[in-house]
Amino acid sequence: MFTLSEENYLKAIYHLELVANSGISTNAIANQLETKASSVSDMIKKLSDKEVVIYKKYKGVTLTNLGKKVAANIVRKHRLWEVFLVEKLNFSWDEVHDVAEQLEHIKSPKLINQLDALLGFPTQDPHGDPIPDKEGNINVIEKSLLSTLNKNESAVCVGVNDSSSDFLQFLDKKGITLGKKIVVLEKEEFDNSLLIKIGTEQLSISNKIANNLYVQRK
Amino acid sequence: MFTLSEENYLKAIYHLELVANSGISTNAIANQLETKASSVSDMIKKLSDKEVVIYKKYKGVTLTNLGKKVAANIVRKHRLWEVFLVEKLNFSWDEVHDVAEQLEHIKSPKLINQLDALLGFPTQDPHGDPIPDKEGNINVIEKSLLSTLNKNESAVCVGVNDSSSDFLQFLDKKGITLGKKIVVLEKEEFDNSLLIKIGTEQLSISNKIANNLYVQRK
DNA sequence: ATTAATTTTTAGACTTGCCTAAATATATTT
DNA sequence: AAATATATTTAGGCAAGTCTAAAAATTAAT
Ligand SMILES: [Mn+2]
Ligand SMILES: [Mn+2]
Ligand SMILES: [Mn+2]
Ligand SMILES: [Mn+2]
Repeated sequence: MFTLSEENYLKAIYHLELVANSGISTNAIANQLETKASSVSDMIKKLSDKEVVIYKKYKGVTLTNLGKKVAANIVRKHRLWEVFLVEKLNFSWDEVHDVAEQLEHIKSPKLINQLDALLGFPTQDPHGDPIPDKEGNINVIEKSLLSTLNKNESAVCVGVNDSSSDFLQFLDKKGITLGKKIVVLEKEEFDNSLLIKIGTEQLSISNKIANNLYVQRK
Repeated sequence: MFTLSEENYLKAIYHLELVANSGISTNAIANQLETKASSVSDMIKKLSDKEVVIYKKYKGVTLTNLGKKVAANIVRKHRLWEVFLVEKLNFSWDEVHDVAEQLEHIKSPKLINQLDALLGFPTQDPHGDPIPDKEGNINVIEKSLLSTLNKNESAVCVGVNDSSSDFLQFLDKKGITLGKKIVVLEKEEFDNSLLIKIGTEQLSISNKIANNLYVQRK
């Protein structure tokens, strides 16, 4: 069994491993968890003793298969709870993360299985992120950043890169929600901003925004 | 804001105050929480500093109005989650307590308000215990122990005194559920056992059982 | 009213998880 | 290849929460 803190470390390493390919550095973890490198060094030793990470001093850390499974299960719980909050309790997608951070640590296999069933076995959370299955496998769907589209290409919104409340509320304000179709009308060379059509609206989108919105090419 | 441990102490004192009238003793709290008296002494000082209990050395402890409100809110959350687990996730009434012990500490007013609404604003939990409202008020319903009934009296099951898994499973096995009507056919002087009619069945009930089942006289 | 038993508090220690500051190892420049 | 900069670990300390053992207060018994 793992403590709340251990679970948060495992989850952080899991998320970092999805984008990095080499071992995860102490600093990277400290940064992700908003803690200090020395605290990370301490915790890594405990995780190594519990055989959820492989650790060579100064060489960074890697999840073992067990570690991956434990971490994926926490992510699974986090995302299922997010779906629950949106689908059953009328939360909006920018309100769910902090509550899910708490709920993901509740220990009860039956609870999470029944929740999964209640929600109809969803495969994605409200931000378009995949929900790992019980074994920790995720169904990777092909997606691209909106910023990689060229003029006249069209696509469907499928996810966000930045799940901050600010960004999500911005998208709400602009009427950009998952599932909506986007067409790139213009691409400005100077600042890489885009003129897009979304629904019946035309919108100017800065490069910063386009770099945080995932789409699926059509 | 209160830590998980502080919340558990407040809840324990709250439950003890419902049956005791004098100040709650250190030992009583230690016993309730399965901890040591010395740990309780330590914690009581912290709770006193936070003005949720009134404490005079060696004289036991009493919840302040703030303390009562905080404690009632934890009980409210515990019982709402129990209803959720039974009503929405198909848990049986003997499986919910341990999970609710975890869920009661989740901090999100919106979560609990929306959960309340999803469940249709229930007033009782699966064990027949009252759910405090947002201000911490509980609606005390009149109820008696089955053991206090006399021959030929009839009543309806409304709650349990012992919520242990063992007792609840025993009730399930005997087909005794909340809402069922009971008629006392015989009362044995020798051992205070009862012969009851419940539904179409006749059952012999020991005094120990009758002392742990609440009914409402009809 | 003493003495004995029980309850409660205090003293000191331990674990977890975190921190700062210092030491050491690795990486980058010159 | 040295020197410098950066990253990581170690050393020592702190707060929360718990424990055992000892001291002090309260309660019960003689
Ligand atoms: Mn999230
Ligand atoms: Mn999410
Ligand atoms: Mn309960
Ligand atoms: Mn209950």
